[in-house]
Amino acid sequence: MAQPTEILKGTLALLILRTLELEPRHGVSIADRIEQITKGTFSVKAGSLFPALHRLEQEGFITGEWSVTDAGRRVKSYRLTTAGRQQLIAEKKQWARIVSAVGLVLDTD
Amino acid sequence: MAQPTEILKGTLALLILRTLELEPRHGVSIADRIEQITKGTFSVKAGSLFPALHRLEQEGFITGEWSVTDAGRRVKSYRLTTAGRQQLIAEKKQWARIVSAVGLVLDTD
DNA sequence: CGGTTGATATCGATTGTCTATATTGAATGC
DNA sequence: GCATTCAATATAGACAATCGATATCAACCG
Repeated sequence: MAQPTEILKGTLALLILRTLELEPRHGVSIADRIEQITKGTFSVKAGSLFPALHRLEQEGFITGEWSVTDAGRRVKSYRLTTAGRQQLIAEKKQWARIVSAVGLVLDTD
Repeated sequence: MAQPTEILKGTLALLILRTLELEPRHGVSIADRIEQITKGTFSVKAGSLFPALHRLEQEGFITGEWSVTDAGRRVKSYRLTTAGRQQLIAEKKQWARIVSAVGLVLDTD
């Protein structure tokens, strides 16, 4: 099994898509929110975050746009595309399927 | 996200340990039961199953013993060790933690 | 005896996360 | 104004686990 704060392979995309569903955010802000909401259970490392964002953009599920914050820092702000919303729905469904299936194995005897 | 019958990296050990908690079984029989219980959501491929069994044995969580079935076929029957029961408890807890954390991200807005 | 089947095994490819390091530009300190 | 620090993005390389494909072996079948 994964280390305590390790994110299971495949679930990061779901977490990112869901976070962007609420509102556009830049990379680090996405990671911060996931860590905060899960009370530290998931800690999204930069080395996982950016490749994941690039994959999602490549696949057309999110689009990034450079902008500048009030504090004057340049950030790349991401938002969901229409395809991304569809993908989020699909991944939620898939996640529910997996949780249900594991539950069956754990609870059936 | 994973394909419908793909097993999330890290969950296979949990599924195997739980299956062996109920009764000793040989490799293929473990895979068959997981596939059956999950109604095909998880299909444990031989190329994943045997390496996983070898890892678990290496780590001392299960022990395998060659035997021969009524039908005369040689099989390696596995059973949980005491350490394996502890590990199962830990992995169940870890899984619950992950499910809960993902749930928070999906449901919090 | 040749072919099929069931069970175990292993190799190489793939994929996604992690650690570590690099780069950039702006704010900060003196 | 120059050096330092810092926040944000980026990428390379290590690593781990699953998968597809292939192999072996023994029993059974016809």
